[in-house]
This record gives sequence, structure tokens and C-alpha cells, in this order.
Amino acid sequence: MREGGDCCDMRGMLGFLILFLLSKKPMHGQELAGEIAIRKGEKKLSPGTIYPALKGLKELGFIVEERDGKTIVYSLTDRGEKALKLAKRKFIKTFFGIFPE
Amino acid sequence: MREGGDCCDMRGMLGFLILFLLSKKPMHGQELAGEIAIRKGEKKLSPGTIYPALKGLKELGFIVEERDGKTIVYSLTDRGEKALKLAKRKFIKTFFGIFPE
DNA sequence: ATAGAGATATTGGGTATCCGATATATATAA
DNA sequence: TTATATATATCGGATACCCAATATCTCTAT
Repeated sequence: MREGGDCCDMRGMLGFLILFLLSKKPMHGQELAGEIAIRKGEKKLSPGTIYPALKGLKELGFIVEERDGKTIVYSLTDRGEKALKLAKRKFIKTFFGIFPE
Repeated sequence: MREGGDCCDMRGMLGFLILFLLSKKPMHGQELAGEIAIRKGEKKLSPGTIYPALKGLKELGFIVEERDGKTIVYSLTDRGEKALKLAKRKFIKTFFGIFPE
């Protein structure tokens, strides 16, 4: 784990984005990949991208998984909430001025 | 060059940030590193980070350099302006909701 | 029970990002 | 001129990002 130009200590910008999306609504992997695809205007992330990212966040203790039939729903832990809050603050400070007023 | 979770085709988030900062004011490398350090609340990027990033942007035709005594001042080209505009749009769409309303 | 579909997971490989260390260049001070 | 400080640049290595391919697992339909 780095600190990086990416975003704090959560596996870079992808981890940050995932954590943010999960904070709004717990989702399973494919659902998450779909949401990211829409936001980025690209095709869905490959399994080789999304699952390792989720695994990393889980190992950091930022998310937990809960089996729900065929899928696994991921949601933030308290640690994850806290890390996201910090990362958000930094993100906003770093990119201040980019969003239109 | 990829398309990436980073930001479009400008060497990732760092390139994006650099381009954004240069669009507000032409700067030389160390000045840029200082500005980024303030925004991120970290120490200045190492030379091994900032100069390759600038070199990459130059090779993409997004910035030009002009020697000014001891320093080299970088500024955006028209291509750079255009690329930044596109990247900003994508950035805003991708991270919509992260900035407080 | 078997087949199919969809979700999850891993592997291998290529590129990007970034740092620390080192090297080079340029301007200023002594 | 020589020394010093600052800016610029490159190198080696570690991690992150991402994809394509492959494998496993779970539910549903037949």
C-alpha cells in the first residue's frame, strides 16, 4: 500500500471509488462494476480488476462481505467509513476547483 | 498510454492534476510540486515523479516548456486545453457526489 | 440429477505511477 | 574561478491498474 497520487491508503483511486459507491449503497461485485462503467462511460471492469480490488479492501478491513444467494454483497465497516471520510477530505482538497462552482 | 481508472489519457490522475494546475497558471516543476504538496497535505513529490510526468505530458503534446533562467516554465497547448476539458468532464461524471453539494 | 447462466476468484502479463537515490545543468555567491 | 544552492533529469524497484483467459461456485431451469 502506498499513499500516492491516487488516494490515501486504499488501493488507489479505484479502491477509493469503490468505497465511496459502497458507502451510498451496499452492492455485489458485478453491480459495482456496472455502476463504475456508467460513471466512467466505459465498459465494465474485468473480473481481474474488480475482485482483486475488493479483496484488497477487505484485507484492509474496510469492507465486509455477506453472501446473498448467488452474489456477495459488500458493505463498509466502521474502519471503512472512517478511512473514506479522511480520503474524501483529501480528495476534495486536492482537486479543489475542478468541479464547477 | 491507457484509458484507465485514472483519468483519460493523460498519465493518470497526476497528469490530470498537473494539467489542471497549469491551466490556471504556467509554472515550473518545483513550483508545481509545491502546489501539489499543499493540496495533498503531503511533502513534495520526488523529482522521479514530477519530471517523468511532465515529460509524458510534453510527449503527448499537451504542454510546452520555456526556459526561464534556472527554471523551465510549463504551459498548456491548445491540445492540452482540449484534453483537459474532456478529462474534466469525465472526472466530474466519475466522481459525482463526492464533493459536498 | 444435469445443464446452463451468472457471480466470484485467480493467474499471467503489460503499462502506469511513484519513490529514493543519483546525476546533470544553471545561476548566484564568495 | 570555485563553491553552493536550486532546478531538472534519469534509473531501479515496488506497487497499482487493468485485461484476457481460465476456473470455481451457486442458483435456476429442465
